[in-house]
Amino acid sequence: MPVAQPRNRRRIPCSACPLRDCGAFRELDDTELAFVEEFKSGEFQIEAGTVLLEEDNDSPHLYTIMDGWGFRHKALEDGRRQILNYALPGDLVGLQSAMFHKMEHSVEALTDMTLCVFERKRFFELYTDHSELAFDITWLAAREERMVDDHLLNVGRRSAQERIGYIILHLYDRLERIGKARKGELAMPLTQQHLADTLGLSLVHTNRSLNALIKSGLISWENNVCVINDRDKLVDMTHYEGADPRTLRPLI
Amino acid sequence: MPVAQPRNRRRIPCSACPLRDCGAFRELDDTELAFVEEFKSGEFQIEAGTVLLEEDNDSPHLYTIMDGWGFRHKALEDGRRQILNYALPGDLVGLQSAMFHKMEHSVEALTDMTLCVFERKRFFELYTDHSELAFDITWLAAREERMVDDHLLNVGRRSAQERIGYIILHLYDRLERIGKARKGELAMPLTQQHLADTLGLSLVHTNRSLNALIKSGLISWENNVCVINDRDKLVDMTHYEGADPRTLRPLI
DNA sequence: CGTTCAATTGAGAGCGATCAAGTTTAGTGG
DNA sequence: CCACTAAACTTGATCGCTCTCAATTGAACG
Repeated sequence: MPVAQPRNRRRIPCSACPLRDCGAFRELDDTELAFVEEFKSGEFQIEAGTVLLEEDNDSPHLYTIMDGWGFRHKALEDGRRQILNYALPGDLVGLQSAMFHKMEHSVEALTDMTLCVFERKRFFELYTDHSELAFDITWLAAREERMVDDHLLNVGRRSAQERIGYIILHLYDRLERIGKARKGELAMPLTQQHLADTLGLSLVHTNRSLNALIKSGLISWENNVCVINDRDKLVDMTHYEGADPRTLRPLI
Repeated sequence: MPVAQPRNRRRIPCSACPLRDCGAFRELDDTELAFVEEFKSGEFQIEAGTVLLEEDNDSPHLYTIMDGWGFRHKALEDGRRQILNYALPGDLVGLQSAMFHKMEHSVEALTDMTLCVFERKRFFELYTDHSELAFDITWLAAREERMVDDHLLNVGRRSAQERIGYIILHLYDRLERIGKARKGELAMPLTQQHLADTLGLSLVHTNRSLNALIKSGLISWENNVCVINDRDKLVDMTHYEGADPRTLRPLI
């Protein structure tokens, strides 16, 4: 699959962005909103499986996810792959190539995705003209790092079942915060291979551990829908510590 | 060990900072240097073992490491600990508390350290008055995330011996870049317990794997000095991919 | 010369990997 | 709507890497 090239599409004004209504994002003032609106160079839709950004490449674009799931990953030469994190609506992807002029990981669409496109060559304007937004970018970078920190603890120090429980809680909370999940139910586009590559486990062992977790009753997982049946016990079992759900985050 | 509180000490002007001469950092112009000089509220020395920043706390300070090693880590309630990354001279620590008003990990001194102290409450001035420096902060945040990405791949997908080889190459390259290591030789303040907690392994297995690696001849490790005897073979064996050694990074 | 911390070694168990079939589900084209 | 195909999921069996428990050795220090 070749790396996707953005083409312009119909365009939703940032002031009418459907994401802004879910209560998870901080309000932008008029000048900020006008800047983002003008900074945004278009929209872009890609299909599940498309490679959005590729390791070692230098992308001229940054993206904010309006809809759909992606994942960041990197691989060893012999094919062993590690998924680093998932990219969900409201997340910014491609910041690395804006900083280093080179991607150190790939980003692939897990579902069909709708993206807002920004030009890297105009990225620095944001720093000169809108210090609040510049601060927001740093905030987002720090948030991403915090999530990877948590995943590293997960992979390094939790058992297989704990890892699975943890990642389910993590994804659920992120999606619930933006109104894409509720009542403990979560549409899960992941295959078990994705899970395995996220958790540093083999496919076979992931399958067995997941089924053991299901049999224990704490969660269900059928037809790509995952249900958290007993959140308290799952939190306890996995030693999960979610982020403060009240903090507002920036959306650019 | 209580969390360290900064006290002022004798003070090296930023323009005469010994770190700036090693050729790894980008040059600041006069106004930037003047700002950093004035932003810096003091210096601070701590002993090995001191906790500099503690998980869940909100620190009023940020630090740049002038000398010594620290490490970032977080732990599960039952004591299992994961070291997330090492903090070396030139690195900024405490950005998380500046962003989130709360640390999600701890930072501990591995050796005696000398730190430059900055006040978080003045941090935003950097964004309003010096967009280049603001960009630099984001750059540093992205760099830190990239390192954690690499560590996650390491812990998730490499074998024990590969993990050890990888982390040695990683630390060596970072230190060589700032003139703190050369000729394949590296002063290593880590205990095997630190190594184990970095690599997601048990202490016993770390010991056996390290000794196997030493026996293979690729490295030596005696009296806290680690020597890379055959870099090419070690790079090959670990599938190591270092960062571009020519890129200059910011120093704030 | 105890004390303490780090490194080492042995033994046994088990978690998770690998190899190898199957089975179920989903997608495609006739 | 059914046959065909590919992808995803399961299951069994076996291997071995890594963990845990338990001692012991070595080095540093007052």
